[in-house]
Formats: sequence, structure tokens, C-alpha cells
Amino acid sequence: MLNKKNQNQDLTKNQKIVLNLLQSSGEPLKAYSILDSLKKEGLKSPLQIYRALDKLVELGRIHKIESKNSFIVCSNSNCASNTIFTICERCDKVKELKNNNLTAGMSELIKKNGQSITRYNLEFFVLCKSCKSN
Amino acid sequence: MLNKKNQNQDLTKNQKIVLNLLQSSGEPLKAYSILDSLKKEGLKSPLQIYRALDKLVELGRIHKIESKNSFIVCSNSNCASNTIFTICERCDKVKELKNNNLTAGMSELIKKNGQSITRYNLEFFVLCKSCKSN
DNA sequence: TTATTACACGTAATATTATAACATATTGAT
DNA sequence: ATCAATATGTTATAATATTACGTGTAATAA
Repeated sequence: MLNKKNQNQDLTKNQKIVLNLLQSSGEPLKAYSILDSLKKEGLKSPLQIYRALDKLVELGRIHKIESKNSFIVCSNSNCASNTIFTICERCDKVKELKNNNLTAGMSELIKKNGQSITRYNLEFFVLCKSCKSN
Repeated sequence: MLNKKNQNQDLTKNQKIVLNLLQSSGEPLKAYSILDSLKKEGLKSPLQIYRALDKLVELGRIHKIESKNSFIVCSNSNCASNTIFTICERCDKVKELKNNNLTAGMSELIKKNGQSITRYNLEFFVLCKSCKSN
């Protein structure tokens, strides 16, 4: 049994194509902009994109940024669908947080909290460094 | 100067109508379902609804639940656009958290964190009590 | 007063995001 | 080989949200 996280071999053709695009982009992309970019690869209907995206989200390979209807590769090898993003309010740049004191603090908090939290999606709006310095 | 938070007097006709509906509902509603409900009040175009919703969000009177494209009244008198929701994964019930140890912990965390967080939207997916007991 | 500004409203058209429905193909397990 | 599950392709359509343009109304500066 291969490790799904580190291999693209389990992915189907369309899933690979979509994932590759998101990986090489590095920033969030919208479904229809992905579709436009992939016309040359033969993908021509929204459903082809959405099906691939859904599966990739399910596998944890990408995440949906809900407030932007956009998708971004998981920059984390093992976030199990729990996501923490910072989104710059001025330039829209998105970063997925990992292994900083905020994520660590969150884990603590959730452990302490009585509720059975199964998953979370956290969107922190910030002014990024380069926007702040202007 | 009246306290805007506690008075609806500053709101316009359409804003009041939409807010009333959301208040009496208590649960998240979608824009087009609001539109359907308000046909009898004379509102007939999506834009009338979206304009009222936008303004109410801006005023902090309601919040958008991004992962559901839904809107819910603010159950908090003073959250300044920072929102923490729990969403039941089974029945979709949404609750806005306030003044519990999770919200307190979040404030702490953010204070400690170097980044200049201007606003946040946190969505915690849970199994609610009634769904858990089944 | 009149002119100006700032909102709010109304309406039609359209853009954007996402899914349903149906047919066919491929894969994987028994 | 058969069966089930999953993936694909395609068309149509649903659901969500905004653009563009014209009108009304209230506050206020000239």
C-alpha cells in the first residue's frame, strides 16, 4: 500500500491535471479559471473540473477557501482537512499556516474544548507584510 | 447619538424587512430563500436582498456563513465582524459562539500572534448534541 | 433657493459558481 | 468473466451574485 499523501499515482488523469495546475500556480484559483487554463488539455466542461476538485479536497490534497470560492494546494503534508488561512485584505494573498504558535494554540484550544470538533476551517484576514509596508 | 447596535431606527425599509426575517428565523437563510419569503412584502429582485444583506453585514447585525452561502443574525452584541461558528456536519445547525473558553482562547492567541489580524471568520464543524445522541 | 452630495431604491440583464441527469468507459475485486 | 464501484464525457440547468442604468429622497453647502 503506497502512501497516498506523497504519491500522485493514485490520482486519475483529470485529478492529476488539475492538481498540477494548482501546484504550479501556488496561489488560489477559481474553478472556471482552472477550466479556462485547461481547455488546451482537453478539459471542456465545468463538471470535469468540479469533480476533480471535489476529490482532491476529499483527499486533503487541496483546500477550498470558502470566502473566495477558490482552491489552493495543501502546503502541509498532513492537515486532515483542518485548515488555517491568512488572507490579505488588500492584495488577497493567501497563506496556509502550519506549525506556528497559532496552529499549535488552536490544537490546544480544541483539545480543551468540550465540543466534539470534527474539522475546522479558519480564515484570518490580515494585512500582509508587503501591503503593510506601503 | 443613538446606539446603533440596539436600535433598528437607522436601518432603511428593506434592511429592516430582511433583518426581521433573519431574526424571526434564528437560523441561517440563503439570499434567494429570503427573496422568496419576502415577495409578499414587495421585494422582488435579488439585488434588493443582496444590498440589504451587504449593509447588514457591514453593520455587524448579521454574518455570512461562507461555507454555506447563508446569512444569520448576530447573536452577539459586539463581535465587530469577527465570527466563530459551529456547524453540525449532520444536521447543518449553526451556532455562533460567544464568551466561552474557545472564544476567550482565540482572543488570547491572536493577541500573542505577531501578525496583524484585522478580522477573522472561524468555522468549526461538529456533531451537535442531538445528532450525537442518535 | 438651488446645486450638490450621498445614499437608497427599482428593474433588467448578465455574470459567476455549482449541480443534475444520463450515457459510456475503465478499474478492481471475487 | 462478472459484478460493483468509480471515473469520464456531455448537455442542460440550477443557484448564487453583480453590473449597469435610471429614479427618488434627504442632508447640506453655496
